[in-house]
Amino acid sequence: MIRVALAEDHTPLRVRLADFLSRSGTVRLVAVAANGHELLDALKRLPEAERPQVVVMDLEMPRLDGIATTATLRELYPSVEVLVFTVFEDDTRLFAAIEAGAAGYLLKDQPLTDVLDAVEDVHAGGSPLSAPMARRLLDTLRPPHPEANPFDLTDREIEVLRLVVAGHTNTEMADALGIAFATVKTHVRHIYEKLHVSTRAEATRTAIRRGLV
Amino acid sequence: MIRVALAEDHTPLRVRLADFLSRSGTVRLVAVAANGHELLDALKRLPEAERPQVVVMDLEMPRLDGIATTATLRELYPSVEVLVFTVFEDDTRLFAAIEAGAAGYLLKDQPLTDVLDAVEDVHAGGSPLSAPMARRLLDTLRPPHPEANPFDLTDREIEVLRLVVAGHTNTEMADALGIAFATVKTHVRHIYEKLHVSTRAEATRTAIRRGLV
DNA sequence: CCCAATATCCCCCGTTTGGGGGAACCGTCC
DNA sequence: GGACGGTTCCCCCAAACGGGGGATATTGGG
Repeated sequence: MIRVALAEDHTPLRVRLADFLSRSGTVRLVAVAANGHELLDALKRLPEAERPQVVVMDLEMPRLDGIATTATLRELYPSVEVLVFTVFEDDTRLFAAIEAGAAGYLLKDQPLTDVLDAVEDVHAGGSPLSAPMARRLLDTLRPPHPEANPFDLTDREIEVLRLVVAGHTNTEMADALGIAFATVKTHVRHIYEKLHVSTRAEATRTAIRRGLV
Repeated sequence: MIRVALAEDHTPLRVRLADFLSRSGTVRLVAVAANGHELLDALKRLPEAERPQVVVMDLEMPRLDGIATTATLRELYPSVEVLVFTVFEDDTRLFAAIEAGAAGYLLKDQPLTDVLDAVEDVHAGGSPLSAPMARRLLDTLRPPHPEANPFDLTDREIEVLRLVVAGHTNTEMADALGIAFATVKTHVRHIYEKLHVSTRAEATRTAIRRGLV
C-alpha cells in the first residue's frame, strides 16, 4: 500500500478522487486537503511513519497554490514525492512545478485510473508526464541547435569566437591559429559587427546563450 | 487509421508487434523493417500519401542504428514522428534520441497496448515518455540550482558580475551602482580571484555556464 | 571574366583592462 | 575591544582592447 495525500480545492473532484484512490486497494489515503496550507498543516500532524510517500497536488488552490506548496513540501520532507494533477497546459506552470520539485505532471483530462498508475510510477521512482506536457519539455530541450548560426559567421570567425569565449587574448589566438595579430583583430571586429556587440564579454554571452559554441 | 512504420531487428518481437498493431484497428502498418537502412529504403519507395505518420523505432539495430536513422529520417521527412521503443534505460541514449528528433521514448518492459497508446499520443502531437526516462529528464533539468553559488561571491560581487556579463564597462557600472570607478575595479578583481579567471570573457563564460547569473 | 565573399595583413590612436600596491569605514561575532 | 569580512576608495603602469582607416590574395559563382 502506497501512502498518499491529496490536495485539491474543487470539492466534487476531491471527493471522487479520494473515493477512487481509497477503493483501489494499492494506495492508502493519509491526508486530504482543500488547499496547500491545509495540506502542510495535516502533514505536520502526521507521525513520520504515516507521512505520505506521494502527494497528488492540484495547482490552482486558494491559500498557497500547488507550486508554492510543492516547493515548501520538498524543502521540509525531501522524501515525499509530488504528482501534479492539473488542467493547466502551459509550460510556465510546467517548468515552475519541475523547478519546485514535482516528480510528475498529469493533466486532468485523463481517466482516474491514469492517476492511480501515475501514483505507482512516482512511487517506483519514475516521473509520469502527460504526453502533451512531455512534448513541451522536449521542444524546449531541442531548439538550441536547429539553426545554430543565425549570424552568418564564417568558419574562421566561429573558430576565433570559440577562442574568445575561452578567454584568450588576441596575441594568444594569433599564435594558436598561426596567423598575424592584425588578422585576429579583423576577425574579432567582424564578429562584433555580426553579433551587434562591442566587447568580448558581450560576444561571449551571445555566443553561449545562442549556442554558437 | 494512423499510418505506422516499424523498425525492429529482433524478429520474434517485430512479428508480434506488427501483428498486434495491425489487429488494433486504429493503426495501419505501411512498412516493417529489420534495420534503419531497410526502413529508409522502404520509405523512399512509398508515395507521399502512404508515408507513415509515426515510426516505431528500436535503437539497437545492425546497419544504421535507431538514433542515426531517426536523425536522417527527421531530416528527410520532418513530418514523420519517431517513437523510440527500446530496452535501453541510460540517459545518454535518451538524450541522443531527443537530440535526433524523437517524439517519444518507450521502454520495452511495458505491455504492447502501451505502445499503441503511445503511437496515438505521438500522432496527437504528444510525447509519451516512460516514467523512468522522464525522471532522468527532470533530474537533469533541475540540478542547475541546488548550489548556485559555489564560489563564495558576495551580494555586491554578484551584482557586479551581472553587469560584467551584460557587457558594461567599469565606468558604466560605477555610474549604475553609484560607486567609484576604483571600487568597481576592486569588485571585479575579487570576482576574478574567486572564479579563478583573469578576463571578462572568462568570467562571463563561467558565470553563465555555472548558472551564477 | 569580373564580382563578392573570405581571409590575410598593416597603421594609428584613444580607451579600457588587469594587476600591483595601500587604506579607510562599518557592522558582527567572539 | 579586537579581529574579520565586506564595501568603499585611491595611485600607478603596462598590456590589451575597440574602432577608424586601407590593402592584397584566393576562390567560387553569376
